[in-house]
Amino acid sequence: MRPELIQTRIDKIALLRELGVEPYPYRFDRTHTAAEVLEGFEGREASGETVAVAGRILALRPMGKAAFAHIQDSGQKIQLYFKKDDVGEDAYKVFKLLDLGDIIGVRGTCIRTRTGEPSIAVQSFDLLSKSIRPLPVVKEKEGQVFDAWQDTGERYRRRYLDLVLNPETRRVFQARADVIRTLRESLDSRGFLEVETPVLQAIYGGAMARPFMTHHNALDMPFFLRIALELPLKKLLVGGFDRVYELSRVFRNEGMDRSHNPEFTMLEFYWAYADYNEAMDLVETMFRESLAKARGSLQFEWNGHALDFEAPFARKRMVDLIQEQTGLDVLNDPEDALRAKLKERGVKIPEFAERGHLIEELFDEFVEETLIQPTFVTDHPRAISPLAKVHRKDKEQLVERYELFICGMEFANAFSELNDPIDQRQRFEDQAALREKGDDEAQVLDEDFLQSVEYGMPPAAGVGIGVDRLVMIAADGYSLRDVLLFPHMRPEEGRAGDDEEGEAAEEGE
RNA sequence: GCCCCGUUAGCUCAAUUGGCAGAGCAACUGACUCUUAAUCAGUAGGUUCGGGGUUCGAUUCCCUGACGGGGCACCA
Repeated sequence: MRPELIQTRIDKIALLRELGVEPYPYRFDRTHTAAEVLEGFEGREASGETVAVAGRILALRPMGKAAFAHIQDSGQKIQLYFKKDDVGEDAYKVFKLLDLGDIIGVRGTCIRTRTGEPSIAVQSFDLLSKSIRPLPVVKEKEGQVFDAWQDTGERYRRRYLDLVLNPETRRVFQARADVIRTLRESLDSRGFLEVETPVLQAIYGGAMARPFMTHHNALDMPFFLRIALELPLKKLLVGGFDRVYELSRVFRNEGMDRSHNPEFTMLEFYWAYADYNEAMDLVETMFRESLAKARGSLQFEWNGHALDFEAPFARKRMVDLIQEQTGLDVLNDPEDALRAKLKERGVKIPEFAERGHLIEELFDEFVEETLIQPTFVTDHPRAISPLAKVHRKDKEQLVERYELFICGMEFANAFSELNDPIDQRQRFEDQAALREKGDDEAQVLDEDFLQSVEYGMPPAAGVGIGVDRLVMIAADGYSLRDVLLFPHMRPEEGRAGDDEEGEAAEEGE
């Protein structure tokens, strides 16, 4: 940034103060938003009433002793007409010191210009905030945008500019708020209680993932940022909150791409006396409710696919889906056959892999990407589901669990929750054994959680929904970053403290 | 972590085979009392992402680093 571009505007601040104008006043009485003025424009034009609106100047077309401007207020642009004879000579001098990007408030009457554009003929105005850093200039004519500000990285880093300059970005985050509100309403209306549980945890659990670590100074001990909401919420089931949910941020120390951000918003709810079948019905309803609200229809295109949320979501067993794609009977064929199939595809099989892991790999490799329409994949292997209850029909190998897939991406994960404390302890011990063998995502035994289950946890269904991903569908985003206000980016000016960071990263591996 | 592409004025973009780094908008000065990508005249504005190399000469070619995008791997 050349300093003179900023200095010019700072100099104008001094000039304004000399003219008795405070460039950063405390408040402004506005009577209407820009949208409201335009809404009832005919009536206001006829009545000659005075309106007061405020917004950021995005276009200036001065013509000597008169000028047109557009200001933008809450995403709505409206044209202003300034005339020296109307505002007075002194005020017009002040007007001449305004720049693109300044925020002003105006009072005036509603008029249509010669070309018919509804506008405000300004009688008086206040400068509300002087901008000293030049805004990127985006021009527009008849809906066609010129010099659009579209650099993806810049839009993420300086989202505030993206919001000023790109109206569709504003709509994305309105849709996001709509989805989140709808999810809350879905659960609130069914008697679920919203709660908050700790982000900082001495032991992390509830999912297969690597955590972020931090340090508590006073206790001089490490803490983990939670990777899931699961365990504290189940303790609340033990405590007698039969329907609870938390809608909040979790953190996973893994790669970033268009469907992964290190922190993301998760909705988890726990529903006593229900099983995973009922939870499937509810999730299906919640997806319909939130998508209908945001998209206005349940059939639409996303990610290059025509999706149908109107029809009942498919419900298919994981083992059947694998059989359809590979011909393997993964529960009964010899493990070597499963390994061979994976090797064919060049999949690296970890040392510790049991049959359950092989089934998961086969699903990831052969099935996942084929699931375009909303599909509940049910009944996962035990080895990869240490918190889910054994399947009522196949206690040995399977658990009652489902994941919801759309366009090959996971959106929800749910179980009939494991409430048998003896089995739960055994599962944790199995996980510990896997960890010994090198599975660094195996879950850690949480004695405190186990004790709570030992007091008696009601049978329950539990569900986790990836809210950001749902918002991607709702707001027609292509990347998670499109629906996060401030997605994580590397620092712009190189990396500070290279050495330290390098070591910490290696420790985490 | 790997592969591919990109980074030039405040913004959007040019620059032929390696030969003086340009335009529009924004800024500044002036004209203009219904314009709308306002118009007209003029002025100023550059570490061509950083570092190194090849060359008489590098925005351009080579090496290296940073950042961004896309893909792969990992994961939700």
